[in-house]
Amino acid sequence: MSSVSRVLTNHPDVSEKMRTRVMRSVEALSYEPDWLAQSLRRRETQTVGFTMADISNRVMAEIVMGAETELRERGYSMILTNSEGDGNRDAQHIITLGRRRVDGLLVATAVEGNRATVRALKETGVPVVVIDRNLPRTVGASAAYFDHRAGMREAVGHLLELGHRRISLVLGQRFRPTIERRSGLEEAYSERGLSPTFDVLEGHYDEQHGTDATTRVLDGPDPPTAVIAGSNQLLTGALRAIKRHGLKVGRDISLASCDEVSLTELYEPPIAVVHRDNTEMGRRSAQLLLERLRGDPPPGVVTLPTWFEPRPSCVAPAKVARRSRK
Amino acid sequence: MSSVSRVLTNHPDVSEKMRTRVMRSVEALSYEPDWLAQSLRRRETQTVGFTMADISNRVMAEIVMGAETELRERGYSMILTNSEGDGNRDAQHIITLGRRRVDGLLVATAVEGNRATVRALKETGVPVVVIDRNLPRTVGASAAYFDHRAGMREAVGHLLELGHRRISLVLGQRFRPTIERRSGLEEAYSERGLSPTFDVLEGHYDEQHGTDATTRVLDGPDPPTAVIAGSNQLLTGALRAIKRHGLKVGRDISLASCDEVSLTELYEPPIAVVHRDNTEMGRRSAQLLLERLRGDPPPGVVTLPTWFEPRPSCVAPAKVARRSRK
DNA sequence: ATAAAGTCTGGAACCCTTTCCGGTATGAGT
DNA sequence: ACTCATACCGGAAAGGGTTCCAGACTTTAT
Repeated sequence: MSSVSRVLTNHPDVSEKMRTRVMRSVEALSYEPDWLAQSLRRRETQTVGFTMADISNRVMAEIVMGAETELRERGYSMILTNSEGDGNRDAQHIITLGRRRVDGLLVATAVEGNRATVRALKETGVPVVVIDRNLPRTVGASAAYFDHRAGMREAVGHLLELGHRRISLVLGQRFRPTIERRSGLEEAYSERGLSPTFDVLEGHYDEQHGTDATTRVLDGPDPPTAVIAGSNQLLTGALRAIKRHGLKVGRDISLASCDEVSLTELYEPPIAVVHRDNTEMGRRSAQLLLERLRGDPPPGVVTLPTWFEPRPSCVAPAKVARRSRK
Repeated sequence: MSSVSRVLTNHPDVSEKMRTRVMRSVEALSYEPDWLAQSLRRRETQTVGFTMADISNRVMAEIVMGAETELRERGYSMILTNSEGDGNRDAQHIITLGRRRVDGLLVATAVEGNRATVRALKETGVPVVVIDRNLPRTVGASAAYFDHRAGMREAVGHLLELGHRRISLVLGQRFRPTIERRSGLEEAYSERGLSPTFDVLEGHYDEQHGTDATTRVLDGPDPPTAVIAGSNQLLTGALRAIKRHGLKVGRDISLASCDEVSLTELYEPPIAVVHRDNTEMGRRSAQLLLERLRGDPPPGVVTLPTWFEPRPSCVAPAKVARRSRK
């Protein structure tokens, strides 16, 4: 048995004769070492856990795909847990994954700064890579970020150049992407020396908030001439509200969104978007983790770009001061 | 140690005194049984594998979400593998998951009827639930199906009632959903005693095929008055082709698709779709598996409905015999 | 009071590898 | 011919639980 083990793990203390003898038997019996026993003895499972807010979200699904591919190529399997947007579940899942003896953790938590989650991450004892979330430095996690700020600054810059001054940015709950996008917006105004005549509507990254927030600003005393949606769900909601107000995108109002989906491309007129490469994000996050699984370098950081693509949904604001309402 | 084990697993042979004594120590040491050791000894890992074609596909992502939720509630974790549409990888992943000692398998393979995959499933030795794929009966798998046929029959029926006779159905590679949709189309014609003046264009469930196939039929000698896309990717492609031909959906040509996405709902005009509940599919598949993990009942079968929702993208065919081309 | 039955408990085997360690065989050096 | 080093091998412990089993201690029945 010891020799079999040595042969199969390429230990140097094995004669050629023994090697062939073992291999022949292995072949004959189609023997395969038991993964559990191996993991137990070696103290590693070649498995990583991925805790996320919501896998049914396209962005997440693409990240998962990228990560899974990268991990699989290096012999790791991925256990996936879905918090369904519930911050309390994040911590629970991290603990469960720890018990399952994962070798490392990929996290894109539903909520940022949940005490239990932060504690769980600190105590987990395995390398952690956090994906597009701000976590206390003390967690000691590697991080992969999107530079949402840059893309948003470009988008807002484009609208400002077109002559817009009142812009509404509809965002979700307050976590890294939200904060960065808001900063991008502010920077676009301030770098042009313009007074901040925009509003930011934070809520949830869902359709309902998209509709509600957009309706609210359109009904307000000083409605925006351009709306930017912070996600495709928000976009859907925003479009619904805009439609209900009888406004035509790219004529009565300008519209931009984050993340390309079939809707943005094929809508009439096509909708400008801030792009990013989610699959790449998955791959890079996995790489950050793998780095720390062999060797034990200090936590790494990767930042991926986002970029704006103008489209006919963004036009110069109508000259009319006040538009018709529904 | 034995007593600790008995207490923690609720074995009946434990006195009340021992129970409290153990629990007190467990508390004090915050002891937790090692998952690997437990799995090794009990010969079960409370883990299931999910092999799928493509997690970045929205339909799959929703199924995964449903399944993960259901499994997690019963204490199971899910390992996810993604075949990236490559049939050869399916078999590989099934074998890998087997080695990982998963207790059961959820499969929505990229390819149907791959020899290696079928063999791997037969040999895996754990319960299998196949999701919306046809597998040889000999595999002994439980199955969860969508009734694509019914939804498609409704959709085509609707178009036929509107007066369409030349309908093009754009589908992907030949596997269960494809075959069922085709049957639905055929049935809609035949149950009205109409001669089958439709064409079915099989290819891949991707945008490219959507564009190519649609372009081909629109350029053909006898172009369809209605097109049905078999997925949202195909829809995107089809819309692109229709646009390029300078046709207006809901006026020059009728269009329907499968699966609701923001595009179908918000397109101008809104696009009719065949609906289905993917999350429910995930849940039910997981339930089928869980059923077989406790007890060992014979393989079960579940069929979930699909249903058609007419929308303004479907109108009576234009009276003009031949429409303008680009 | 005693046999029989029942309740608990701890020891040991087992799940399946990996790895440490002592020991044999072989070859080189003198 | 005899060390000494080297190469290789098998036994045993360890990894951390679960479960069988025999035995000790109670309790019940007679």
